[in-house]
Amino acid sequence: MEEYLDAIFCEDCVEGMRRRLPDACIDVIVTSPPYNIGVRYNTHQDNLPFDEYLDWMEELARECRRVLKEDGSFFFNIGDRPSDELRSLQVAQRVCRHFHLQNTIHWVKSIAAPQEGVNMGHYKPVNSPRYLNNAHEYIFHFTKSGAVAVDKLAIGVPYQDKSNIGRWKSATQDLRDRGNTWYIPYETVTGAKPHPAAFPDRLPEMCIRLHGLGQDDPLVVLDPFMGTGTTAAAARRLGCRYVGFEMDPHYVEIARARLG
Amino acid sequence: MEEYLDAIFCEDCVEGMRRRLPDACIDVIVTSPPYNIGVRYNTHQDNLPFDEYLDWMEELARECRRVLKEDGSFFFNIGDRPSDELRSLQVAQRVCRHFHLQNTIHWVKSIAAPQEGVNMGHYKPVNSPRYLNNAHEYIFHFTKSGAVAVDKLAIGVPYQDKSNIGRWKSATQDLRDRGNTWYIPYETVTGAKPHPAAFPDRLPEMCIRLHGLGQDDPLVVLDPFMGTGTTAAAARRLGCRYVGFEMDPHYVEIARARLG
DNA sequence: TCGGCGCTTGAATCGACGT
DNA sequence: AACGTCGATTCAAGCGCCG
Repeated sequence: MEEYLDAIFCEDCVEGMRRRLPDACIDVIVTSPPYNIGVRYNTHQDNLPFDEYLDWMEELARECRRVLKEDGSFFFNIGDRPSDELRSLQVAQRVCRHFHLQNTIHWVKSIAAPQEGVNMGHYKPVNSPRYLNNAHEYIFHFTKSGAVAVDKLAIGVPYQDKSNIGRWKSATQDLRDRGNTWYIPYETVTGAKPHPAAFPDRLPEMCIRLHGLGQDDPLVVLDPFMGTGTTAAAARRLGCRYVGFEMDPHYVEIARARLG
Repeated sequence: MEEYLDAIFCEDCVEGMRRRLPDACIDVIVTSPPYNIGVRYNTHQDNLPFDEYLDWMEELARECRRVLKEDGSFFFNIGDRPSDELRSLQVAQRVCRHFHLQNTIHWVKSIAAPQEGVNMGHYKPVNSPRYLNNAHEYIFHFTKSGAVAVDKLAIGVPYQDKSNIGRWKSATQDLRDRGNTWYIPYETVTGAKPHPAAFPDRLPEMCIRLHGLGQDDPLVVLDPFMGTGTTAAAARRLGCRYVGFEMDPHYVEIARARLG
């Protein structure tokens, strides 16, 4: 029983979830599906016709809904290419057939405010006279009811106006809501990247902490597109259990080594 | 002839544009239409059924296309309420019936990176256990062709790695592409705000400069929902001509005073 | 044949990182 | 500091297909 805990399965996630996961067993899902923009994965042909991609994402969403607990959170990371910037929103609309979009988080990789002497983050530039560099991706926070309470202060930031500390009964410490704009820089990895599309370690960590770690049993965290195991590693750092699916045996090997 | 230059008309914008503006006379449009989220304007009932609102925005877009030059830019600011975060994207999709979405700019009002000692901007917090504070709005950059060259360095920021200066023929100064995440803080207004939904002065200014000021004749800048004249004031600061429409005579009065 | 459209392929360019 | 490398890059040329 519960053989799926702390396991990574080398198989298709939708099939695997159907076969292995009972209803309502997962607290948090954090994932970044293939963006379907022609990236060459080893095992996955990443250029389906867009309609088929949408159908696939919807099937994934349906299965995620089934395995998620009633007050669970489903964090879905997706970005756009400059030439088609409404694509990720169409995906979100499609997932909304099965979930409520409770929060839209803007992952900001780079931002500058020269007047304030701020110039942070980095990105790979695009060479184009018409497109601005894209320093943004979405993290959609889907829930079943749209009304799941989250732990905003778990990822809080210090007050700017310190006089607010202690002003309300909830303001017991120097922490305020971070808002929905999250600055998370890319980790700089040069040399051969093991996976073309890994997100930073802090991203799943912040998602899990925002959902709330609870006091009782450890959370169970799922990533249907586990890649090299960033989500699972974050889950374990935070004392959670994890489940992962990944088609590519090479990535599975890396993930297992990282966790083992 | 050209009686519309440097004028603000107190009338409905779609009708006014039809009556007064010839084809292809405008270089840049910067506007923030009523969001239709129940803000109480004096003259405008801001809670149409959503379908009718979409129809209205489409009519606006059609008229904007007509008056815009072939290589003109249409900057469309819109934000979301936390409980319906795909709304602005539906509006964008609708406008896409008449325009190409060339860039999606993310207006970030507040962002924090405690590790780097950055904690900037401000917002009106929402008191909710489920919604993060919304510190984000969209600025959609629509064009007729989708291939209008823009002046990215006109709103550039300093290089982080100064060794890149002079490295390529275009890198003649310490300026690089800012990207599509723009930090623009709200101006803090204490006391009664004259307009419930004015954007910061720097917002239209950056849009106009991104489009490019050109070398020859001054640009003509249009704001169909002029409000208290923020866009017109920015246009004039930059040496451009302006045209504005605004239904509310009180706002028109303020705008004219500001420009007169 | 000519020309438009779609897919493929190679060139070019930028900013950050590493040597 | 200078330079080589690399892209969930874009862009335009080139080719085949079809009307």
